[in-house]
Amino acid sequence: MAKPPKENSPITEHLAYLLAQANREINRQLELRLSKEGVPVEQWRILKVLSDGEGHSMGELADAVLLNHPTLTKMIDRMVSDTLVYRVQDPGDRRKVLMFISDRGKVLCKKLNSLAVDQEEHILESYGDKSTSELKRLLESLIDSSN
Amino acid sequence: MAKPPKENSPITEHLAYLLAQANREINRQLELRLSKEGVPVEQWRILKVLSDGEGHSMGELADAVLLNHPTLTKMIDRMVSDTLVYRVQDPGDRRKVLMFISDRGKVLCKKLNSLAVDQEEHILESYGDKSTSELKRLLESLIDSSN
DNA sequence: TTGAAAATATTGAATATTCAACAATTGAAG
DNA sequence: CTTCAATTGTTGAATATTCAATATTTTCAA
Repeated sequence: MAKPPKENSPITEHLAYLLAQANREINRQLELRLSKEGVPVEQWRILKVLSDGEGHSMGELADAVLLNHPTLTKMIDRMVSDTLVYRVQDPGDRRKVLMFISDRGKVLCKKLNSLAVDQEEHILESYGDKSTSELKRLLESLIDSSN
Repeated sequence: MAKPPKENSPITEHLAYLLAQANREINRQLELRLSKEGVPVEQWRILKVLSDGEGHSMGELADAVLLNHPTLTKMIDRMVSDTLVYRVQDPGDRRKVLMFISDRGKVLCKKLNSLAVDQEEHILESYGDKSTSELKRLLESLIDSSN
């Protein structure tokens, strides 16, 4: 029983499509929760990365939160206006800017974290503990193998 | 050995983040291949869905290719200009528009399909046959459980 | 030491996406 | 039938993202 040639396979069977679909759905759910605090997913990611208290450069941040540089710059501008984060010039390399989370940012981040945990728990419930950790494992390994 | 509380877990452990990261990477690779024909991923998806020769309404298409309605309308406008697809008013329900793929669209779609197959084969090589099909299975089931 | 190349972040213009309002058609209740 | 709500698709204004160009600082070779 030969498989049909891939060229004719429906779009829904492509890995790229399944990833896009799953990402869209999970993201939509998360967005919905975070919107309780009026914060987009990307800002939560930024706050979470910065909440280690260390200073992170823009380039580092852009990689970590999956945004390209100009988009990040403009989002950080907004977050600075909202006094959630602040910029400090890196004394060791003055090309760089180090980003820090403010106290207000920390408070917000905590609230957001618990909203996000809500979601993860909801997924665990409907999707199962085992499937979830297996899926995470496979995704990590896919990401690894792509570099 | 208790797990740490989720609130302190790094962003990289969240399912939502892993999905975003994997999606970004796979999409980037696919984009790179399709750019050989100068076509964005979404247009390939549209062509692929329409290549069954049936007419599909805008709403149906929007769902299938993961775009919201106004974005799809504008992308279809471009594709109509490029004579890859065309609009026909649905005779049975005149609110609807049925989209069809043109001959030119079919030719392009074939080329794109083989570029996409290239990518899937590349993934199979570096990531493995077994992991790939297991990942697809888990993604499908995650999507199912989210509805 | 100097000067060219690389790295880092930002800006502004061009492009794309989204939100809300709209127009057209259909469905369905009274 | 008639009217009013729901469905479908598009439009325009507001918003966001991206690309290319820029400014600044650092690195490093000559």
